[in-house]
Amino acid sequence: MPRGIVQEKIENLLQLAMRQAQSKGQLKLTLMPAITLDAPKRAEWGDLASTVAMTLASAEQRAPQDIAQIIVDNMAERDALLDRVEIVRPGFLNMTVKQTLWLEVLREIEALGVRYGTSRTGVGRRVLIEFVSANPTGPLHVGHGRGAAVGQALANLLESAGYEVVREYYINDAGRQMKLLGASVYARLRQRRGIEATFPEDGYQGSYIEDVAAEIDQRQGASLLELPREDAERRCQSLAYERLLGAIRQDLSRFGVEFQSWFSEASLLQSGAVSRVIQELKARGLIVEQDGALWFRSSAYGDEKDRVVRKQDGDFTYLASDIAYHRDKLLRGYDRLINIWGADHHGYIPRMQGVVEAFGSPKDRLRVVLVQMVNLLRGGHKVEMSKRAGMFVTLREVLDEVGVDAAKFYFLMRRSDTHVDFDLELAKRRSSDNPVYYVQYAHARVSSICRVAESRQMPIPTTAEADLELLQDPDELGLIRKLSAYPVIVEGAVEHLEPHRITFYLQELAGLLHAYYFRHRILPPAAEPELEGDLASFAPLEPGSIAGLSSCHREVLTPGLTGARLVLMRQVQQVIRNGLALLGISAPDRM
RNA sequence: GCGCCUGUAGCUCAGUGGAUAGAGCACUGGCCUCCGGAGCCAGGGGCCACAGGUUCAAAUCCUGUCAGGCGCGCCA
Repeated sequence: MPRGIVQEKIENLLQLAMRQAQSKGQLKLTLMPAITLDAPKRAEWGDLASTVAMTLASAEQRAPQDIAQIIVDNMAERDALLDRVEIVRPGFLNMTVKQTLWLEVLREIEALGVRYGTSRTGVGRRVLIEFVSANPTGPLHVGHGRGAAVGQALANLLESAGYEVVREYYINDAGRQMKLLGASVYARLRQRRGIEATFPEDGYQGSYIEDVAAEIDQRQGASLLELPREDAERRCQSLAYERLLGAIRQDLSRFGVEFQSWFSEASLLQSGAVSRVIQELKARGLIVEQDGALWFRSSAYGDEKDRVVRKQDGDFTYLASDIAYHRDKLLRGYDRLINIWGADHHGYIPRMQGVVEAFGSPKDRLRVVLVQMVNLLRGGHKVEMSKRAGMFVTLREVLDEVGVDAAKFYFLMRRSDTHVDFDLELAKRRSSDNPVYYVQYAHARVSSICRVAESRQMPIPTTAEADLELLQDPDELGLIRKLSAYPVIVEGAVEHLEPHRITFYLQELAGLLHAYYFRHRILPPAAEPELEGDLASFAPLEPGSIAGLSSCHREVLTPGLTGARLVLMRQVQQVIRNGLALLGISAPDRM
């Protein structure tokens, strides 16, 4: 099921052939190689190609061509599955799969529906995926949006592979940044009242601070100003925190990103978990005192140097919290931890993996997916951003402007560790320039065809009812081949934690669908409906004068062919829907 | 200075050892009597940064060089 039915059968065929050759003494097969099946780039190379013979060559001490020939000779069910096998130059094994086998793909998609593309590789394993985790000191900006889109898509991918997934947001609600938040709001509050106030040097400049101050002022400004400064700042901090975290939750929810767990850093400090974990590591000699500070010996785990966990002044650093946090994650019993971080934190990975190792887990139990910065453009010109100065484009503004689906697709269109240019003008364009609409339109187009079919009292047959063998055209087999690759694509995206593979696949599939639609008719022309049942009404159109189209339009469209094509369209639509669902993007029936 | 990431078409990027390196945008030229033109077809465009190596096979792996980004706090 993970590989798709055709690949599975062909793999099996090769596997059995090699075993048989081994038992006959024709191959040694000291170790069984993984069988790779690729879709060749050129049509004359068949449907599926394998390179096993070449990878075996050195171990077997034989020419790749000979090995390929041996494999072919030992294929038991060859004629049942393949139309043609060819051995080409260095040792490629090019296979043309029987049409009847390809048709199995359509039956499989119909049978599995939304489960087509899912697998069971992660069944019984629990994974915690931590993402966004932006400080609650301001609104989410575009960069967070990318992290949210990637995290959500990865969570969906892992779930589709059978993992039990928990999405978690780590709230940095302790430490200096929060104090600064309180002080910034307090200063703005006083300024509103015309009282002199010194704005903190590194304070938060954004206008949202003034909004928060205004709200607090309205509700309890007077009583607050009577408090001693420290108390008032603390009060401002907690009120601002609630307000800002609430806004973050709202934005994420609107973006379609849901978390099962919100984990507070402050709770770790309050419960004493941080000091306990530091004591424990100290007892084990993994934390040592030097120059009046405490150091985690991360260099013992491959980090460049040791890192401070408690400063001379007695305060814990963020690393101390993070150690306790990741300890907590491990204690909760997850088989895998995935963190999604901004790429500027890459230097932090070795020490965190060191932490994981220090607690007795292999370091790769923690995998960090880095997300690069988003370059925001408007009509080709860069939009400058600076968080410190409070100048940045918020995620909310982007969603207002381009919409949720377009934003997600853009964030997921590139490998996450490369910079991405996000052009607002381009993203909101509703045309072929915009790949989101291209893919969604393919889905809507099938819906539209089905609507028309229904309105003409033409029920869409099931795979069992339709005469699928009528699907002989290369364009049709091309579509089916693409559909059969979907589970393989998903599997790769899961294994490498790369959701962009899905967006590329969907664009290709949509491209094939649009081209097919343009070249072939699915429903008979609407004209002269009174000729129903008469084959003449489906007669070929006049060969058009349009170059390149005449041959396609000349095909004879029978009711049976219409039925088979409707089935094919339905399955394409299903796969587009499944893929978009993985990305968290809607699949509209109308646009 | 050290470490990590990146260098592929004019631009933005796919391509995790396989065949003649691909897509979108942009550019040029075509296609709506008909199931949705938010679409389709065709064309030009490349020293895969550079130089060595590994092997049947390298954009892909290794080494070095060059260029860009990021990181190297008792900040988060």
